[in-house]
Amino acid sequence: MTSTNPATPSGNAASNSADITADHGRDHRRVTIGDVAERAGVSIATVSRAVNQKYGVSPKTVDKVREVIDELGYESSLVARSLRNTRTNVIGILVPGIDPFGAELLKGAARAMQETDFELVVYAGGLHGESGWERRYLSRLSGTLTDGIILVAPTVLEVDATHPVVAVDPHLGASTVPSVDSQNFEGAQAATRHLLDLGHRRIGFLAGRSDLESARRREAGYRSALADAGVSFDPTLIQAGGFTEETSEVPALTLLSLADRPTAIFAANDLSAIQVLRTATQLGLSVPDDLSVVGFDNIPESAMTDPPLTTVDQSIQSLGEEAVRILVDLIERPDRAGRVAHTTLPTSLVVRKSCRRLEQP
Amino acid sequence: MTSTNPATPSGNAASNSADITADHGRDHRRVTIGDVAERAGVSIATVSRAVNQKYGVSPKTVDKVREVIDELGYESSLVARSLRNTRTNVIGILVPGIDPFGAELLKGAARAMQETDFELVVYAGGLHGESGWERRYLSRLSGTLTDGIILVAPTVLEVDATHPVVAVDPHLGASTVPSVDSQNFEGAQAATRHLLDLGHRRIGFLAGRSDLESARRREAGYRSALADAGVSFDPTLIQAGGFTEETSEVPALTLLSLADRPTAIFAANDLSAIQVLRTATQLGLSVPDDLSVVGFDNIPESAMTDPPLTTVDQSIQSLGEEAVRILVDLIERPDRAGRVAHTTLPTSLVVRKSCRRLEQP
DNA sequence: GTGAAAGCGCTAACAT
DNA sequence: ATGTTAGCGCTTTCAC
Repeated sequence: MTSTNPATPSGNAASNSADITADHGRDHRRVTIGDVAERAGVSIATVSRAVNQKYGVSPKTVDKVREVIDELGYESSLVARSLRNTRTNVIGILVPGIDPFGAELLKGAARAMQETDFELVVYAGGLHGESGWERRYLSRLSGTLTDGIILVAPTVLEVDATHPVVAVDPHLGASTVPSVDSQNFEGAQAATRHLLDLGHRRIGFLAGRSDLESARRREAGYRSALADAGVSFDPTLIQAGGFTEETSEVPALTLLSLADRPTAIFAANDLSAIQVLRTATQLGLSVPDDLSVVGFDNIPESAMTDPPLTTVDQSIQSLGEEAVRILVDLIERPDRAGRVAHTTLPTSLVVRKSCRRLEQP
Repeated sequence: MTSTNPATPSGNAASNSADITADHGRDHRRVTIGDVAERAGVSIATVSRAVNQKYGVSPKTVDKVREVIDELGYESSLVARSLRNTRTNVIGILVPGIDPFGAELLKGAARAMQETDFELVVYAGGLHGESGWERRYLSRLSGTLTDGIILVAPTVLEVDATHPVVAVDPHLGASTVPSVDSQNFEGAQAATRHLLDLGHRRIGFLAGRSDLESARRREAGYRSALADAGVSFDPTLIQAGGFTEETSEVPALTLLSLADRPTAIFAANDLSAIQVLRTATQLGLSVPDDLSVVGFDNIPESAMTDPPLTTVDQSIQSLGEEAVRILVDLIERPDRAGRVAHTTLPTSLVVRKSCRRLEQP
């Protein structure tokens, strides 16, 4: 009966039917270990032991308890349990938001986690735009709920956690926190060189989040490639894009409105490159005919643009996988805790349709 | 120093440097409300009141406490707090894994959540392949940690939670649980009709997860379109694909190895369509020349295939947004709790390059 | 305005 | 083999 409902036009809100009056248990108290104990006629401790398969419980008591548990649908509270225990078998990932980068990273992390006994909890932090969220969340979660945490693109890293922490794409290059990142410098160099090879000389750069090491290294790669090609650096060709579509709108417009407009733009990530594409279209510029564009990341969305975006692949999923591996190792082998691993993953240029060779003037 | 490290070849494990011996606080006890109280020379209760901005604390005590909190870097434990309180201001999403569908849904949910005061916790459930995980997790989390939960593609729905629950793409059509889904029937009809219009008559169907209403309705749409066109239904042309690439491998091969091979295949989701593409290539079949393929979902990955996949868009992100809206409404207005909303979002055909018109025989 | 103490659901020592 | 009890970090009566 539900599926034949006419759709609400274009995903607008408003529930279009409200037919069944249901008890969805607003008042139901959750069933606790105490309820089970009482019903089974044993003590709480016995139930706990039965649940956790400890020694020293008679088989028939175990059976009785199991029976009651099934009957009542009891499941121990993760919260209460993790308040008491140190170990929870849960790995936490703190992402600054579920954007394409974060989503890809989670896919990789989840895949790596399938081979472990750990479960995955994701905490989306910067949803409401506060900064310093990672420190807050870290102390809110650490020591409880998770056995270790992966921090994604953290802005601050004065980590003082009770449990192991691994950073992906961190604020600083070297640090006391194990980290995973990509060959940002080399990737940016390759991207810029690609444009140079196509004959471009006025190449704009839409920079990333200046608080991230990755963004700084991408800019360094851009400058280095320019210098290597003997192209003098023009500061008006650099604008701060901030890694998101929204924050890239104005700087993209600025770049494309320059009197001496660049013939190509290298954006520090795909999201800002996509915004460049959009702005170009609004300005009546055709890509790649009037403007060549290169991004960085190779998020799935970069293949959906028109034209498909040439970009630098940094296999985001591998970053997630690798972070999980390091973290699991840290959790299972506390003796190795003193060693701080920094892993750098390769990047590679993916040529699609957003660049063209410049005719000689 | 880290970034100049050579990369480990192709994302292989192995940390390639372990240079800094760091104290990352393995032994640090977490700083608790007690530590703050002691340092500030007040009682725990006072600190709690100061933190939660309750009345009845003198301004100078508040200042003193704030000062110590900053100094010690104290942050109240979410776990301890949620054990005591009912309200946590956290919404939980239970996904069966972080696959492209789950990831898209999270993007939409996160976006909708920006406009609320809630924070987002994602729990990835079926990572280790157990079934019935949603019931387990629901009772493990509900009543604590979250104020409400969104269940994605749940297999069972005997929900007996202490807090509101919304289901996305649920097991059953109508139920006592508020739900959000897409026009699965209509979308599948449109996809099949598209193939029919192109002249195809032998159209294979790679079915989805049979425990999901959405999968059943997509099959119904396929059959209905066939019937409308007067094409007799051939049961050998239907294989169960199970919505994942792995589980689609054998059935795709079966379909494509048929003596009277179908000229087109409609797969119940993009992941299985992508597997059809792959299998076709392995068999030396060219898409769309030898075989036309249509998927369902329009995940970003569907644009990255070669050729780009024609598919049915169900705006997965909107499903997530809508689920958040319904859930927030349920949490904030408990009085409306009796009403069970079922929202259905529209689907539309996205024509790309994986289908071709069949010449008349 | 502030402190002492109970208790949220659970596990682990310590009895019996 | 089972029960009693303390306590994880926190909020909230109830006293003072």
